[in-house]
Amino acid sequence: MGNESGQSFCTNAEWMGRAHCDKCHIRQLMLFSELPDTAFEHLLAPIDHFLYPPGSVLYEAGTHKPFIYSIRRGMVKLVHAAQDGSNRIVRLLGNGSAIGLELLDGSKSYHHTAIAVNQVDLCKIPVSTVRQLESEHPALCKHVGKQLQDQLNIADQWIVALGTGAARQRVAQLVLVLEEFFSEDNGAFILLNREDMAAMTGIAVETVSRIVAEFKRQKILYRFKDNFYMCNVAALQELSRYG
Amino acid sequence: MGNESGQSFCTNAEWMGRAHCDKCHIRQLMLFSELPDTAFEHLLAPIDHFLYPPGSVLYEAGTHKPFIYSIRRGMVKLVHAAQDGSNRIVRLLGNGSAIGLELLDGSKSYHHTAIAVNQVDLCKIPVSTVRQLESEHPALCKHVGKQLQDQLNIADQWIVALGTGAARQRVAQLVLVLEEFFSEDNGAFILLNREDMAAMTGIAVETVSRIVAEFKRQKILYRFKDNFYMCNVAALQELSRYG
DNA sequence: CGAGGGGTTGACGCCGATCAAAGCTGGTGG
DNA sequence: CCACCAGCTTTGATCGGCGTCAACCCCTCG
Repeated sequence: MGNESGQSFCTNAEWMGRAHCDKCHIRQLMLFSELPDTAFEHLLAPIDHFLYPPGSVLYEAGTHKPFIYSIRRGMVKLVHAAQDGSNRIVRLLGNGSAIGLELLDGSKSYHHTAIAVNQVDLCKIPVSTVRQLESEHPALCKHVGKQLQDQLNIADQWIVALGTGAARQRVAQLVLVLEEFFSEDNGAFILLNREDMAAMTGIAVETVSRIVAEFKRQKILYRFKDNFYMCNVAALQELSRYG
Repeated sequence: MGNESGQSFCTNAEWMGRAHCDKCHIRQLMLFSELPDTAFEHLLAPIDHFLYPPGSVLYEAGTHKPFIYSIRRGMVKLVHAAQDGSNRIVRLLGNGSAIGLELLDGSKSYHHTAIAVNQVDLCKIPVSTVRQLESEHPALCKHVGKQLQDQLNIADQWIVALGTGAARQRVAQLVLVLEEFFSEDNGAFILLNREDMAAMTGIAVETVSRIVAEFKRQKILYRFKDNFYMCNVAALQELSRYG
């Protein structure tokens, strides 16, 4: 079952301690950007900071723990499990994204299962804390809205790019997404395993493998180091359009 | 080009006059639910009320008029036009939904083209008015967030239900969506034309037609009156799962 | 060294895209 | 009132892409 095999790790998640939002060096990227430092002085419930290994299940669809999560670093996949046992990856989120926001809208449970794709560094924020901060600082509401709008844009792109066209076009689009949103400073990105790529595009694993292997042979996609890859963006854009 | 042929109507849109939000009988369904009546006394820019015939283009992707829209009654499709000329319908929205919200998040232009599917009754709200109301009534921010969360849920459902599985499963899911979200009091719903159904599911028009015709022969789907249809929900749910 | 998990490749058959043509239906004009 | 037309729907025939089953390779780990 792919990365889910790491599920046993989730109890081993390394607790990094209480978060110090007022001293957070990446706060401008996060949900609490623009809140004043003083906003965090009298929180009723603590914000904790965790490091999860790849494959960890952050939460499961249908369950209800009163936390949302803000991703500091790493990739998280939101998975929908169909009744026939197959999985579909609905969204892939990275640095600065917040997940579990459906709880703020009154949903009693998470809508998806959230799984760490690589090592994930995140803050776990009690819903009650968000509500407290929202009431004291209405600006936070807008940032939640911005998160939702961003995710809506991603979902729309998913429908258009990964849900349409021939298999080769979809895989090309997927690689472009990885390159654009998940590459490191050097432009290299982690190539997901074939099962995850299949679950994102709605294509059979073998077909994905064939196409990826073809891209590698054509040098459109090539290993940079370890599991990091680089790609020929122009060639992939051409493929994603015409095939 | 299907309903887009009605594009010429858009200049004929019937202006129904200034909206009277304080007297609106369906405000509890709309964006401005829970705002006090007094909120609308000193608006800088007016809210107008329109009636659009089927096929009207409400706005086009990439353009930027400073308005969002709140749908009082009717169905609107959000369309993404691919560079190869094909269209993909990204979302179908109905009574109580707001569209064009991306403008509130700072987007310079609409992300999709919005087209009336049937007769659409809506309010056209200047962005400046929303901002004014938001600053005076922070609660409005939450309602915008709720709209976004709703649309995100719809987009996720779209990915899972209409972007996955065999053609027959997708068409079954689509009919169920129409039945669930767009049926009248009597349980009958408008069956979209085949081209729109194809653009929603990513299937060829002929294949959709074959499957719909098959459903009709099996009496799983039958005409109620005019273009209104009814369906056997249980049978379609079975089909949507196993095929 | 063997076991196991992922990735790659081959063979085959079916689903669905495509091209083509024939019903249907509602609207228009004689 | 009927003939005609245009657009949509339905159906047929054909073919290629991709899902499926299966084997094999490669790498890691015990």
